[in-house]
Amino acid sequence: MSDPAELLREHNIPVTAQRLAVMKAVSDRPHSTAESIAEEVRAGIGTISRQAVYNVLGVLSDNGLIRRIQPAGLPALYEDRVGDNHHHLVCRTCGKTVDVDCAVGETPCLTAAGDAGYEIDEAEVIHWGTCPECRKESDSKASSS
Amino acid sequence: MSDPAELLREHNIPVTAQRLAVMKAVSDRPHSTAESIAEEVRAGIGTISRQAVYNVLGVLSDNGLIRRIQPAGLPALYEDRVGDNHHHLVCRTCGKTVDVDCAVGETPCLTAAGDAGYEIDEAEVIHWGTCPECRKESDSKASSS
DNA sequence: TTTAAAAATGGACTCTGTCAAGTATTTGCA
DNA sequence: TGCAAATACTTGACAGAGTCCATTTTTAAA
Ligand SMILES: [Mn+2]
Ligand SMILES: [Mn+2]
Ligand SMILES: [Zn+2]
Ligand SMILES: [Zn+2]
Repeated sequence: MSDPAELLREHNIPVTAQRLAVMKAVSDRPHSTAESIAEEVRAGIGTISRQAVYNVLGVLSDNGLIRRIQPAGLPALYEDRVGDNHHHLVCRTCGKTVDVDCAVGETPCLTAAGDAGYEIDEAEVIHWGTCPECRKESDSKASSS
Repeated sequence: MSDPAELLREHNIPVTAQRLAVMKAVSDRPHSTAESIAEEVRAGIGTISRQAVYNVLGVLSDNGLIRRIQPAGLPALYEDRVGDNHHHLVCRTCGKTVDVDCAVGETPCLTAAGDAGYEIDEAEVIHWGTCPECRKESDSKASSS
């Protein structure tokens, strides 16, 4: 019912080997970059052009089948966990990104106080910090100085 | 008391013509890019290198004198409205960015539900939408088709 | 099977931003 | 005020991420 090819057809997106492979790669490794997706796809179907990866990721994003996250200073990340408006926690040191639910509730910050006439369609929340590994790392450096 | 040069001295940052000019540019046009700041500075003091602009913006950001906003897919924006944790509303079509207060209150979404061991130091909130001008634009296109 | 539309490829190119070496300014101090 | 050391600025090369575009290949409808 919701195998990848079927999903594409439901959205009137022609099924191609590249699209299926990219979908699998995104699903296998959430929060991965276009580059690492390309690598994984190559391991699977042998070859794919960089442009095709970007095109496919763009089409899938536009159709809501995947979600694009763009933390400042890092390349865009992709995941197939969509429709639940979860947020992300990004390590400033190594970039490792994990899912996080918002403490505020179902529609966190979805309403801005005064929309300035804009039609708002998304509230993006990124938490910045230091991951456990990088905290250990910096602690040990601090104590050895 | 809080003229730019004095501000720099208070933070032990050497005062230079470039720094003063960049501060003025950021103050004059909130939410502007490094490039447009460079242009404005050139109109004022004649010349500045791209690198100097980035260096100055970096130093000022590190010292909390200005704030850097990096909306996905757009170059970084700078403003001197700091210390009040306001958010931003960015137009997907033209990139125009405006200030917005968070409806949740003083510390909007600052606490993630479960920090995954990360030490969180900042919550960044960006609202995405379509600005009034771009809405008119797309409306008129839709009705003429 | 044919064919028109759509997608993928390959390669050049753009846009932000950074690095590194050399030159010029700033500032603390004599 | 003048000097020296520390700090900034300039210039030009470089890098990462993503886009553009002309050509070839694939898809899917007839
Ligand atoms: Mn996620
Ligand atoms: Mn602002
Ligand atoms: Zn980390
Ligand atoms: Zn707009």
